[in-house]
Amino acid sequence: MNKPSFREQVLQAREDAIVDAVNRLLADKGFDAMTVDAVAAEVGIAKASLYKHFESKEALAAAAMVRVLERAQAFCDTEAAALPQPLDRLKAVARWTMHVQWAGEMPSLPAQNSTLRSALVANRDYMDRLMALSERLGEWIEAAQADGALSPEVPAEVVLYTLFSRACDPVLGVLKAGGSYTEEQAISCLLRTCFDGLAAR
Amino acid sequence: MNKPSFREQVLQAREDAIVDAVNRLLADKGFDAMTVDAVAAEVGIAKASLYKHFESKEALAAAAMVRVLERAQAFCDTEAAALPQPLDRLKAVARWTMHVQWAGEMPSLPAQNSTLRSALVANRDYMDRLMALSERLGEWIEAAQADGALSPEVPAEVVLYTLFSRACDPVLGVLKAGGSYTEEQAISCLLRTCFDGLAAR
DNA sequence: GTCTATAAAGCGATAGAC
DNA sequence: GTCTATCGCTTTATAGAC
Repeated sequence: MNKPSFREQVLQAREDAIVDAVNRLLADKGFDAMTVDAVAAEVGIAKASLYKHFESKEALAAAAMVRVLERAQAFCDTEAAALPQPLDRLKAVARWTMHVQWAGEMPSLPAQNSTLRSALVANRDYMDRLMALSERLGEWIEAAQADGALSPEVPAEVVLYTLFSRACDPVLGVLKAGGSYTEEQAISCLLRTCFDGLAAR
Repeated sequence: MNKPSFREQVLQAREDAIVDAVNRLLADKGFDAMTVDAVAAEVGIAKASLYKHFESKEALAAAAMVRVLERAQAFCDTEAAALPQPLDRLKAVARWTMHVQWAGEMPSLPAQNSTLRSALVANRDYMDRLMALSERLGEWIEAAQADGALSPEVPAEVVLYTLFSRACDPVLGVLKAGGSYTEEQAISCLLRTCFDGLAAR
């Protein structure tokens, strides 16, 4: 592995700036409302230059997803892994995703767009990282089920899907927009709802 | 109130057919991917004729939302109201929304589209029915909190938002697409997750 | 009210000069 | 690799005949 040249570093920095802008726009407006013109404008380059780095709008979205998956994996490897109980690790990850969403840094993609879906499943970077994260979380879920901390009636895959879904739960956005909860209050409340349910214990 | 003329009945039937098509397309592809051309094609009339009935694409979506809100209100007034416990009424409503979603009849709108949001809040029919349903559910939520069935740590409005959110929870679509759960299994599982939480009791 | 035809605008993507 | 300029297509919405 050679040290990257100065030229390569500049290129990498520019691509980071692009992914930054895409991430912000995806979190703010969503995939359909995000225009490639807006991305170019926010980065401060011409649209045609964007297409020298990424071949399509879908590839831009995939790059943003790859980065958030990397951030999630990094959180799992450090802070979450430091907790002794599997259930607490899962809660920590869920809490982290909600903080990311609150900060306006959670790119959420429409599940229904088929063009986008095809591009994502064909994207090696994206799929590899998605599966790596799923496997890591899957281990913790099974461990938590084994020691009786997670409900045995909910299949492991349903737990996993639910965690992904709560990372983009629109309820948090509504609470933030309402303005009557602090970040900590809102997230604690949703975490409780997710793990302990709406019904009294 | 006069009896509607034959002409008015035909018109009403046509508008019902339009709302049917919009509802199906919204549930299937979402608002952004739904084109007015597709609606016209599915109804079997020309696009220009559509605009004689509804003034915009947003108005079409609002009409579909109005109808599902009416259906929800009707369910609340009959089957849910027949249950003695407020918590059971809320569970029945949540279960009903999941059945609607499973059947591909739940029109779900993007929370981020600002043009659509403006049109909806300006739509009297939509807002009136949304508020009527929210009030009805709000009464049951407060009753369930009062008798200790709902967690006192989750504010009533958060419970309400959560119920609306679970009505469009993408997890159900994933489980249906996976094909390894029956409708009853998937919905029971998600209901459990929603009211009892992921953690063991 | 229904149709055909078209206007008007937005957007993803590319050509070609530098 | 970056730019300006533009293509080609889709989509919402409307004009005007019947």
